[in-house]
Amino acid sequence: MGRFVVHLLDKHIKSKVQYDMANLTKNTFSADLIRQAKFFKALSHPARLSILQYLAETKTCITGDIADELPLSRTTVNQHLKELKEVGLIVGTVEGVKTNYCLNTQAIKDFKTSAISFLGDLNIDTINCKK
Amino acid sequence: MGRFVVHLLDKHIKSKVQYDMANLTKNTFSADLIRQAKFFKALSHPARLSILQYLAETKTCITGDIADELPLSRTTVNQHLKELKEVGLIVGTVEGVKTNYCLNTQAIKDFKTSAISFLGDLNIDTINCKK
DNA sequence: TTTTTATGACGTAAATTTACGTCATAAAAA
DNA sequence: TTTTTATGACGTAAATTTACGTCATAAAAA
Repeated sequence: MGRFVVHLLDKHIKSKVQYDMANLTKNTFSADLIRQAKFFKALSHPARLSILQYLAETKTCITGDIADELPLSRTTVNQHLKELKEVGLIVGTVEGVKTNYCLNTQAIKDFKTSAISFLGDLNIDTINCKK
Repeated sequence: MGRFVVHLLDKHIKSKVQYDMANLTKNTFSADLIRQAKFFKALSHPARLSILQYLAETKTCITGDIADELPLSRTTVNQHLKELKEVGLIVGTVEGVKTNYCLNTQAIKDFKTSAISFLGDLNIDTINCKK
């Protein structure tokens, strides 16, 4: 199907086609898997795990002085906060000059549930690897 | 401490120093968090999730024809298999020309446990974000 | 009103990841 | 013995991530 498209186009726009092809193949993974992977990805950096832990400890919704707690510059921490926000695990509320970040407890619960489900499905005890 | 080192060195090797500094700061995250993040990272790509699911379905330990199931080239799939193997979630056993891959059920269980623990610690219901 | 202060947008270098192709190799099959 | 076949090592281009610095801006504080 992707192949068909290629035949209709000439070489000048080949790079564009290859790009589209790349997307086509990428899209072959189910939306569900991609979604699942995205959440795992959000948790794939110690800084982001650290941020989540910090937000859980300081129950009050705390501003960007989280940066002072981490061995990273403020802008870098900000970047990580943004990623967590984009995936919905935390929420940021502007309050004057400051921004209060806090955990989205529900989102975390939901992710926990789906992660458990995914990992649970893998645990089939009939697998005997080293026979 | 890192700062101290910098003062002793001259500019010529500044880039090296910055590299070391980077490592120093990186090491400030606890080994535990780094480990945790590594596992999440292993699951941060749909191809790798897909591989795990495939291995769970085809209970028998199956060879690299996993590649035929995925929208990726054999070498790319091999790369993903390698990553899963490095983090210990799967095991590869050479059998003649072929290599049998299979799930490391115990490792998956262990990861599941630690992930649940990590995510559970974040779920403190006293957090009220939007007051 | 002027000065701080906290923030995020923007740009960027370096590192890492992703996706592939090519090759050499070891072992099955012919 | 020669030919296939499956695999992983290696190299590489393109994309993405990571870490930071600089700047403009909006709102507190002085």
